[in-house]
Amino acid sequence: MPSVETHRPLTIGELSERSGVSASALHFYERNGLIEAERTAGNQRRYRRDTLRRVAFIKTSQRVGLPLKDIRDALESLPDGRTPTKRDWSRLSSRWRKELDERIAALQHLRNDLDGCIGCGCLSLKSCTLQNPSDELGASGAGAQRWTLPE
Amino acid sequence: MPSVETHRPLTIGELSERSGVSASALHFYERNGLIEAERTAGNQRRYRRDTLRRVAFIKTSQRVGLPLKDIRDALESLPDGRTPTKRDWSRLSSRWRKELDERIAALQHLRNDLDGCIGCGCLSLKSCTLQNPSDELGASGAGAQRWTLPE
DNA sequence: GATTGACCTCAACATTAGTTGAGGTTCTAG
DNA sequence: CTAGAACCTCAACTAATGTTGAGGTCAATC
Repeated sequence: MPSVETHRPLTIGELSERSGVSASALHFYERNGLIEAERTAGNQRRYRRDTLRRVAFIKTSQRVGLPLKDIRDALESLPDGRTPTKRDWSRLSSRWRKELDERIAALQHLRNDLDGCIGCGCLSLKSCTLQNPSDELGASGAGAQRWTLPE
Repeated sequence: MPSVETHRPLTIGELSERSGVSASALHFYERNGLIEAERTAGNQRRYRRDTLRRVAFIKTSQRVGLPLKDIRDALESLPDGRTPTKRDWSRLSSRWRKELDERIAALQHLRNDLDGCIGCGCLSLKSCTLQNPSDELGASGAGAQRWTLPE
């Protein structure tokens, strides 16, 4: 049986220390709908323990380069007000895995291009995929078209 | 033999169109020491053609997630005032390759952790490398550092 | 029951990476 | 030579992601 300790909600200081995220950042996340907290009678925050997992997810996703807005959107697929189940997390995480895989692939592509392009000193934008990594082109309004170089 | 056309320096409009980087961003890069330009008698910018390559490098590096400051530092290893040789670019690019390799490794690590951690629903921060991806906490004052790459 | 560290809110500031606009100048095509 | 497109500078603004500080409250310990 888990001890009572195990279930006690976390203060913001505890969450901050354990997650490595500053209290001010946690406030910020809350203001932006990424995490939430109960309050004590005296108005202090008390976090469910699974918030730690949520914050971990936020940090992880940020490291992958995703903006908080996107992360918040993803987190909205988690249940509100109760601890998510494994199933909840798995669903979310498999979506994220796809992102990760794509980012890894893009980076590898980039590295190979560097070897072949900058590495050889050519960096001929004409043949080089560096500038147009297959994503974004139609959606963009102004800027960033045509990396073909007539050289 | 290259035609005269080939050697004509680029106006900011040309550089902008070919690089896909807005003129205002090019101004910004110049203010921040990432690129430079000659001036005409009438004070208009004229870019050496290799600036295109430089800008390509900047964009590429940014996509990898590097801040302009780091990119500028790297570019400082290129010669000032003359077109870099292949050797110049190669030196720089091999350093970047190392960075890229590290980033790829970190992302892969992250993905594996996701599979093992979030994927299984545990995401136990205690045992999980997600939160402490080998960079350290000792130096940190208060939470939430940006993930800066080792120099 | 006082002290002290942890916590609260709110507003202002910081940094990165630019964009926008006003007001004026230069370049080039006809 | 002149019209209009392209360029110039400078200052102000944007957006994301927080941090810092002032002024006040809460709660755990001596």
